[in-house]
Formats: sequence, C-alpha cells, structure tokens
Amino acid sequence: MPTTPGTPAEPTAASRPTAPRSRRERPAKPALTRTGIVATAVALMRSEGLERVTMRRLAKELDTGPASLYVYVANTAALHAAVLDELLGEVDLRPAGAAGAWRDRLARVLSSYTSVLFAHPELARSALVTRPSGPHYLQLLEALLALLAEGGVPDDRAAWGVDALLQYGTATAAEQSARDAAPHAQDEQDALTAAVRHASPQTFPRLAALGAELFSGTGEDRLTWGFHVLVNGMSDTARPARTATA
Amino acid sequence: MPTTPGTPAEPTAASRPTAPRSRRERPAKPALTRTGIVATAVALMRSEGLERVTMRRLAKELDTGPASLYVYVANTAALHAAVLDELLGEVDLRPAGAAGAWRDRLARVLSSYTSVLFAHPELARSALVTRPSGPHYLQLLEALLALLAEGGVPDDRAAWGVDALLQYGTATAAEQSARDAAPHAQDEQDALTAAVRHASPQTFPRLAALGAELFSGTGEDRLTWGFHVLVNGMSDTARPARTATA
DNA sequence: ACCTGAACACCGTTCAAGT
DNA sequence: ACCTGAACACCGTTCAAGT
Repeated sequence: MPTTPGTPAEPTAASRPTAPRSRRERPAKPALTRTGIVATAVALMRSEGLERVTMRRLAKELDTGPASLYVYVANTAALHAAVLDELLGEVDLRPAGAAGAWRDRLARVLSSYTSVLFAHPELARSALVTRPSGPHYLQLLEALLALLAEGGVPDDRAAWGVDALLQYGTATAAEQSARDAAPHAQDEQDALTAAVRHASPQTFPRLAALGAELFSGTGEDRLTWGFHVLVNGMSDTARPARTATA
Repeated sequence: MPTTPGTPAEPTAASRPTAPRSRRERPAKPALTRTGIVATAVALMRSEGLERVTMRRLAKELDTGPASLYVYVANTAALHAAVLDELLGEVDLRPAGAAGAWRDRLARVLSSYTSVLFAHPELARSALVTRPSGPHYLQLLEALLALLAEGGVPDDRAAWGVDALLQYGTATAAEQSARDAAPHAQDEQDALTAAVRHASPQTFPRLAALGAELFSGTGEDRLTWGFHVLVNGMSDTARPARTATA
C-alpha cells in the first residue's frame, strides 16, 4: 500500500520521549498520533460542532500548542476532510446488496449518505471543496457504481453520473447548514419567498404563476425526486462525443 | 414596495453631519451608504479576492471602523450575499429570448450563470448556503422557468427542477474553489485518483473497471452533460404524490 | 525527529460613549 | 440617528529554539 502523500508515518514508540506527567488532573497526556488527533477532532465536533474544530481549540483539547498538530495535519481543510472520512463510515451501504428494485436501493444509499451529512451540514460545505478519498468514500463509490451497472446504465455515463449524484446530496446538505447555524436563516428564506410573492406578474409571469409551488414539498421528497431525476436522466442522455462542438 | 427586513433606509442627507475633511489626502471621504458599501466590497473582491472582503478590511477601505458597517450590513454572510447579487447582473439571459432549441438555450443561460460563479468560486460556496433573493436572481429564475415551460416541462416539476439546475451549477463552481485557493488542491485530486488507481479489483470491481473514466472529460463537457441529464430527467420523472409513502 | 513558545497578521461582533 | 474606539474572544500558520 503506497504512502498517501501528506500523511507522515506515525512516530514509533521508541522515537518518542516518555510523556511528562501532565498537570496531575488529566489521566496522563496521551502521545500525539494522527489517528488520535482525528479521533479527538471527531469527538470535539460531536460535542461542540465543526466550527469549534479549529487547530487552536483542538490543540487545547490535546493539551498542547497548535504548532504541534502541523506535524500530523497539513492544515485545517485537511483536518476537516479527515473528520468527514471518519463519519462516512456511518453510511448504510446494505441496500446495495439487498433485494428490491435497483433504483430504490440506489436512492436509499444516497439518502443515507445525505442524512449523515445532514447531521453535520458544515461538514457538507467543506466536502464540496475538499473531496474525500478515504476507504469509506471508495466503498460508497463502489456501491453506487454497482447499482448503476445493475440498472444497465452505460459505464461512461455511470462514471460521470456517480459524481453528480453525490454532489447533489452534498450540496443539499450544505444548503441546510444555513438553517442550522444562523438563527437568522429563516429571514433569508423569507426574503426570497417575499421577493417572489411580490414579484410583478408583468415582469415575472412564470414566477407569479408558480408562486408557492417553488417552495413546496418536504426536503426529503425533493431530495428523493432529485435522485430519480438524475438516474432517469443519465439513463437517457448520451455523453457528448469526444470531439464535440458547441 | 415593502421594505426588505434588515435593510435600514439610507440616512437622509439632512440627518448626516457634514463630513469632516478627512486626512487631506483622500478625495473627501464619501458618506456611508449601503449601496456604497456594497460597491466598495465588489471592487475589493475584484482586486483582492473574496477572502479579503471582511468587515475589518472593508472598513479600512472606507476609512472607518468595522463597527460602522453594522449599521448597514447585518453580518459578513449578508455582505457576501449582497456582493453576489451584484455580480448576478453579469449573467447573460439573452439566449432565453433567442431562436433555437430550448434545451440548448437553457444550457447556455445556465452556463453563463456558472461561468460568472467560476470567476469567483469562493462566492459560489457562500451562495450554496445563503441563497440570493435580489432582482438579478429573480430574473434568472424567470428566464429558466420560461424556458422549461416552453419545453413543456410540467409546472410542478419545473418549480422543483429550477432549483436543482441552479444548485448543480453553483456546486460545480464551488468545487472549483479548491483548485483556485489552495496551491495544494492538485494533491487532493491526486489523492483520490491514486486511491482509485490502487483500489483492489477484488474489493472494488466497479472502481477498477471504470478507472480513469471517472476523471475523464473537461469541466465544460461534464457541466453541459449534467444540465441535459437534469432536464431530460425532470421531463420523465413525476413528482411524488402528496401523500407518498416510501 | 518531534514538540513547543511565541510571534505575526489577522478575524467577527458588541457596546458604551461620542457627535 | 448615526458613528466610532476600544475591547472581547477568538483565528491559521510559521519559525527558531528546545528536547
């Protein structure tokens, strides 16, 4: 197995000086390891939210200075990516191998993925920018590709489509982070609703015609519909020829 | 026209004390207004990037303290949303009214939207969380809905679908921000490519079968394909019944 | 080879006091 | 009714010096 770039090997026990008994309260300061750092970061996220998972705060939790963490973690983005990778272990992949219609099983796996991110929408934001590449992510990709193959989606479309499906789930979860974080967020939704409601039917005929329809439905229903739209669409839509012209 | 909540009226000229001649260098310190603040923020973004559009940095630019801005702008997220609203004026809506196949015109409008965000991918990130609600955004919605109606997409699906289309463009632009910001970002892509390349064909048969196909194609081609997938999918996929059960 | 103190260069937001 | 100085409570990251 090749060493992942940017992931320094754990220091051996021998190379580490024996930990000086810390301030007598704590149950002996544990040695720093990448694994331990990430585990502490996950715990910190669960207890205080991702916005508290900062290099400084995490260092405090580990009873050291922020500079020490940079031996194991390249930067804050990498830290958050590692936390996400950890969380992806919670995605329920069992529907992939279960009985039933492949489309529904696909939607169930994707729903599970999305609901994991829904529990931590700030993480979804970072996932859009820093794609995970850990084993859990690979397992998820594999499960989705197997389902698409079972459904007869051509390989070249499945290769592009799996990205679109995951992106859709990720972005939907990320959107939710507004409603979570800001107590203010309802206002923003209201701002758009109000803007649409007051839009002049002369200038905005379609907006006026659709009105509340634009904001209807539960998040769950919209999400599932979207997954089916993507799956049906990619079954129907050929990829552009390699020498495509606009 | 109702007053948008959170947008205080501009102070009248009368209510404002005559500006004390500032440090004699600058061409007379202009009065603070929401419009002026946003315009300065846009200029600052163009010259130094969105990451420099902070309350403190912007205040410095306006020759005042950060506290002064809070009279006009609720917080940093609102500031960024206002900047985005401004930028959306650059989206080319002309294809909506032009001749040609509706699908292609739809794709062209969406491509224009996306390329505006591509020029400022950090803004795309914030757009996912704080949806715009300004006039430019309404015009974009209207144009897209008109095209979907022209294409015979049923109203209820268009209402949900327009969101999916915009989200797809926004998320795709947001993803790009990694490649821009971090000099490191290529590494992350490589990490995933490497992980896929080294995935065991026993454990990950589909991943092994598809391989490089997963990363093939230009961003442009993938984007356009995705738009067509969504449009074709929503033409085919009924919304769930109101009392739908899983 | 790790670990760290200290520093550099910033943040958002609030609040009491000014004009 | 705005405008502001100053403060509070933080950030990420680097680097020289320690062990």
